[in-house]
Amino acid sequence: MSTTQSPRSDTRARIIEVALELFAAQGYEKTSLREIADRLGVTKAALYYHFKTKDDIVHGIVESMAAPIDEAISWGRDRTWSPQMRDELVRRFAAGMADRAPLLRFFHENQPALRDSAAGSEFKDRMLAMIGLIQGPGATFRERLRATVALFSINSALFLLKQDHVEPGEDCPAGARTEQPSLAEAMQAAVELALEIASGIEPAAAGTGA
Amino acid sequence: MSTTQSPRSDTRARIIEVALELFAAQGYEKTSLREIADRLGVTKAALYYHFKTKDDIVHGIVESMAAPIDEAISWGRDRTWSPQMRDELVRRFAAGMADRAPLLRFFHENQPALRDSAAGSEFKDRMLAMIGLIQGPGATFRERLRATVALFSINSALFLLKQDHVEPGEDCPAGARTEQPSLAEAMQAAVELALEIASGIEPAAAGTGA
Amino acid sequence: MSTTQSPRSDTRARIIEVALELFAAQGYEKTSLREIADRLGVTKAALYYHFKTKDDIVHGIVESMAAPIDEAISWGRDRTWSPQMRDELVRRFAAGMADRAPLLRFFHENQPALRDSAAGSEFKDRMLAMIGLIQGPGATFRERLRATVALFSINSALFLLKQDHVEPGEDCPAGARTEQPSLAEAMQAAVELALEIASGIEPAAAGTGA
Amino acid sequence: MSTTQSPRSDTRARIIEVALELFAAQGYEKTSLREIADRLGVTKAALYYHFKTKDDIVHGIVESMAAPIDEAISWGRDRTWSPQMRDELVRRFAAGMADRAPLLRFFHENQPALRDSAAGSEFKDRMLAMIGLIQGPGATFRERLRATVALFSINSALFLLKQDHVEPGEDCPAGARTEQPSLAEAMQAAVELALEIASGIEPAAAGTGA
DNA sequence: CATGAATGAGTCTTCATTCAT
DNA sequence: GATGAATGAAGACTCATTCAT
Repeated sequence: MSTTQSPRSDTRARIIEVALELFAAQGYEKTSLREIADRLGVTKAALYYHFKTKDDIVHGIVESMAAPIDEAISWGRDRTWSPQMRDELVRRFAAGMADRAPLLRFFHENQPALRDSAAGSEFKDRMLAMIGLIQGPGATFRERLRATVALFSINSALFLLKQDHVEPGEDCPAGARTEQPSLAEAMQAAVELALEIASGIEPAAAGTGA
Repeated sequence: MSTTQSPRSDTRARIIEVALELFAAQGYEKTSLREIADRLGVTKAALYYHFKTKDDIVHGIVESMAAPIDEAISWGRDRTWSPQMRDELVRRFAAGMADRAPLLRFFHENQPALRDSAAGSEFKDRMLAMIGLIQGPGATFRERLRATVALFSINSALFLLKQDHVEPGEDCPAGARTEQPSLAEAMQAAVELALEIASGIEPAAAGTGA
Repeated sequence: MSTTQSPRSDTRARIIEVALELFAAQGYEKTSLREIADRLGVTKAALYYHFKTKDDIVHGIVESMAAPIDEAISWGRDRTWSPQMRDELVRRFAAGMADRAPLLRFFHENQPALRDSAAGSEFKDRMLAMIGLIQGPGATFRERLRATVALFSINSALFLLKQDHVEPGEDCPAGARTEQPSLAEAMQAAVELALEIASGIEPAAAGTGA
Repeated sequence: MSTTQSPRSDTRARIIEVALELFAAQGYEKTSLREIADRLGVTKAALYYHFKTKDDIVHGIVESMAAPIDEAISWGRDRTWSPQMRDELVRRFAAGMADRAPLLRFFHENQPALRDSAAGSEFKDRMLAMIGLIQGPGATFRERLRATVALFSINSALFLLKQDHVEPGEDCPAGARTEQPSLAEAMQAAVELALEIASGIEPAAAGTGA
């Protein structure tokens, strides 16, 4: 169990990196394999050496980046629900996503493209699993909704950050804005809000369990 | 001589209706003009008689469905911020979206496609305007984030509803679920949560006004 | 036989006018009926009230502008060839085209589009007729070539004028240019050159005839 | 290790060949990529492998056929103007075009299509450069016109040849014609006429140089 | 490990034309 | 004397994918 990720090939890793970057920035459908290949200085055919299909690249992305979530999930599976465990799950999710902003954004903004994709489901299933663990056993719809909104608030923070970054030469149209916080500050705020929202979750069956 | 927009042609309205339905269900990029035309029993060229481009159809959709939001916005613009006004805005937004679920979903799930679309911005600008009004003057980033998450929670409720509706013949994969509420119940829950989240907004500059 | 051209309808005349202008400026294929209609503030369907097809508009253009050439041709047909008559034909052609620059340009630059068009042939036939009359009976290929080049030199003058008109903000790339003459001066120069070129025509059968 | 361009692929060259043939025969706009592809027994997409756009094919045509003109131009640039040099330029142009009749015809007859095309300008610029060199320094408009007409007379000869070639089963409509010369004879006649026209060029600033 | 060449299906879009009113 | 609505054919172009080398 060395720290070194076995680099099946450097190119493979670079493909994943560049693909995620482009998918997040422009969307899955709007990003063509040619574009990815060009950025890497290889041919489209080279991509097909490493991945069977475009969708398979998404699979590769998930595989290579979902580790923190998977760990959080299996951590959660081994425990019975409690408010502390609930909060810990929220924190772990946030921590896992903090340096993977593009991943979250990509999956959030490309639902239609990923809907009938095997790889797309892999990630959504993880999200649903997280929601399930956070809401706890025997939760009401209200509680399930809280769990969902709590997780999405992480994403909303990233959305705001992107949104309020006014490009030089643009005017700032609608409504007042706030001073821009750093990514770290934004995540901090998001986690706090998420925990507050989650704090309303207190499922009936919780005490029952163990 | 009613206030109703003169229905220039039935077809135009039907295009908007079918297009939104398909865009929401399968995504903007995955929906071809041929598909829309076929559903309506007309030719692609007929679409081009009514709309200049595919994107212009989106413009038509926004134009024909954003009235409630526009009203909420102009209502909000005429008032100085207060907690009551903040809550009323949340409620009006929810009310306006309740029977327009596909619209919200479409815009939420198709960001990449709409990013460089004029029509797409029209809707996003409205969302940002709502956020701006709800957060009030002189708000902090935390408060802006609350306003955002509050509005998105409406969308999350719709997401959950869709998600948990297990199609016959599918298995129910990850995590526990809850009994399915009706659309009305779900919206009710979403609004309550949204108001709770928004209740943390109490901007510094608010007292100044009155 | 009054001077007043019977205006079958004002619109018809305006269509011809605008169509020629656009055809000359952008080419036949690149000019759509919508464009013509828009310029006139009418619908495409209105064009079809006045003309059977797009090609029929060309027919209308020729019909309404070829009078001077037709007169020159029938004038020439009634005479036996002589150097004076040859020169007179060149002069009449130039005079007829001087205020019809777009017409000449249009036909010169849109050969492919007009090739299999009835209306297109109408004009080309007139050009060939002129060439035939100028070259005289029993001419050699060399003389026929002179006749052709003489007529085309009128067109070349117009080409040069257009070409050398440097738009503000453009740089002047290739080769030295000359000061720009007025349209009248250019035509004057062109006619003189045309006459010089034509002066080499002295067909064998000329004296023989009458 | 010859000077011959390494034939990257046979297909590329064949596309250029067939495209020019069709463009010259039917015009740029009337020739569809499907037509070109069909003739070659490949798919449209294959064309796009070799050329970025339809216009880029024109670029390819120019690039592959303009060598003789380029040589004439750079030959001319290295010399000071003199009547002998002027005549030599005319002869070189004619020689270069003799076996490239379709090229000249294509550019002459498709001005509108090529007007806002980068590739189209490439050729026109060459023509203007030739004109500039032939007219010499300090030329008057009359002399520039002579240079232009001289070059165009080559084209006129080709036009006449095409024109007078009566297809079997057609009638010969307007005006007398001459016996048909061979291509070589026609070019011979055209060059002589071009030289005669050019002989009137004797620019003021010419003597200054030497 | 990767490329060069090609395909087939599909995209959005434009156009000349028609016809009932 | 014209319009509004629509059609059918076609156009240029893009994309994911394949395969021999």
